[in-house]
Amino acid sequence: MSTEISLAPSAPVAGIAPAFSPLYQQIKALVLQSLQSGEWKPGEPIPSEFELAARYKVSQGTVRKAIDELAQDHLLIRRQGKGTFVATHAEQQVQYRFLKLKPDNGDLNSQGPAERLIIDCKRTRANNDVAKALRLRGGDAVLQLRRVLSFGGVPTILEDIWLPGGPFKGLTAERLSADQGPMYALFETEFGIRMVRAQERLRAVNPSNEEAKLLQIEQNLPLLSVERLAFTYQDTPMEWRRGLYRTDTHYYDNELN
Amino acid sequence: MSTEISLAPSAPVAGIAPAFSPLYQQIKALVLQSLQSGEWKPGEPIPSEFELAARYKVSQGTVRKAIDELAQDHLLIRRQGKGTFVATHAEQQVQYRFLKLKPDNGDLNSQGPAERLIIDCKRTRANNDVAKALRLRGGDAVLQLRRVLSFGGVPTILEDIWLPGGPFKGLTAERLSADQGPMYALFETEFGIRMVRAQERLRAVNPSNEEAKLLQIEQNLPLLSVERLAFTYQDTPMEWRRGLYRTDTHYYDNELN
DNA sequence: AGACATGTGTCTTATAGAAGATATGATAAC
DNA sequence: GTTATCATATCTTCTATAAGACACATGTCT
Repeated sequence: MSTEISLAPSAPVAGIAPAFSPLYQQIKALVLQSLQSGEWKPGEPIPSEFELAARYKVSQGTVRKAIDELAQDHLLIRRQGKGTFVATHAEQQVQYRFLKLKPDNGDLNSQGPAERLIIDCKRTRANNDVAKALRLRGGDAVLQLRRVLSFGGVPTILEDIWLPGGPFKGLTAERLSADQGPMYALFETEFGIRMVRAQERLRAVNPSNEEAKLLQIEQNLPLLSVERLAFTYQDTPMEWRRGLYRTDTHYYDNELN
Repeated sequence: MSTEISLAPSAPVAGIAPAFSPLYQQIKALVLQSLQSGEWKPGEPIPSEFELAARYKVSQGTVRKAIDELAQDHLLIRRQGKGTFVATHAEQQVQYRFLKLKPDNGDLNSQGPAERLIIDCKRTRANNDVAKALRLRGGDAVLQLRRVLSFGGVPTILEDIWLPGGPFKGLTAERLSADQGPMYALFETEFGIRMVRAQERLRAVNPSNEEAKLLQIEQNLPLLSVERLAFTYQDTPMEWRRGLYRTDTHYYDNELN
């Protein structure tokens, strides 16, 4: 019942870099496995550093370095004196972990929580773009969702969301609108799918007639188009969405370093 | 000639948090001082971990942890077997460290290097917005610059740049256009100013008549407005720029985690 | 060209104590 | 007796040190 680890990597193959992998990287991979297998669930604590060290037959310091990196990727959360916990979108101080839109003055939640209006929610078949993004075959079942987010009563974001039909079997508009918390939290608790990272592509666009109507704006107001591909463990895409953001009253905030 | 360090912080003051600071944080601060004082210049190596450990009278491991964090912030660059170097915008593989614009297909430099055309370069006085951003007094001397970046012959970015007059005394349009490398590299070598991090605010906007002309586009093509405030050490703002990006052929790429 | 030495950062282990959180039990106050 | 308070024990992560082996780069010597 022990997982064997060897420092010596596979024998160097001619022409290919030996790909030396430090012990702590191997530990990191093993912990990742336990995370995606669901051995430790979001919000729960993982075993202590010493327990893991015993389990993997390495020193506590090596486990520590592995956990450090996972904590930096926001997969784990360390709390001194308490333990290390699996990161979760629920029970999180920030409502929207991936949303970088900020109002020109004040806070996003200064005027109360956002209102979420689901415009449409239907089961359909993936077109080519969506299939390619989610790594499905064209025509595979997908769940399509359209909603409007309003802050302080002002419609600010129009989002179209596509989810792969398989993993999200059973998701309905009722279930979605009933939920108060973050959508990603619901994905975790109901479907065991945790979004780990995302990639966004931004463009300036003119809204269509319909889009302008839904956001209650003039059609000549340019919007920020935000295409987001969200990944779960192992870089598996699990959600594709396209948001249209009003940027006359808000801005997209980004830190570079 | 040794720098004294005490683990025990200043005696707790009534009502104020003791602000305990780990040794490695203090080392980090000391290294930072040496960086901004110019003791070690961009591109140069800093002393080895053991040398620094001796200098600060701590263990090599403690120095290591301090350097690790600085390397993560891209202030230092570690190279196994060679040493640790002060990060620099020159001699860098990527031409534009802070530019997140990518072409829809291919690479930014697939069609050769960007052409840079300086439209305007003048010494003027800071208006309120610029002064506030750069923490100057209104009316202080600033250097204003306007340029167009073209990729593959297509004008793609229009930028207005404001620099504080004091630190950049002597910067001219000739000096700028003569330089081939990144602008931030020139700032380093000529003025000893290294940009460390930046904050961007994105919006979708319609170009003015003049802006559209400079980019050779129709005025109804919405553009991505990117306001960037760049900081040198100690969070001191040293540049304010506003870019207008074409996003019909390119997109702004952003990774979230 | 190959072998070797040296200096660098990298990794792993071991040990020790500090700091934060929590439970338990003793003691004091009511 | 019950409740509140304090001290203690114990668990966790966090910090710091020291020592040795390894990987990588760059020489120098043969």
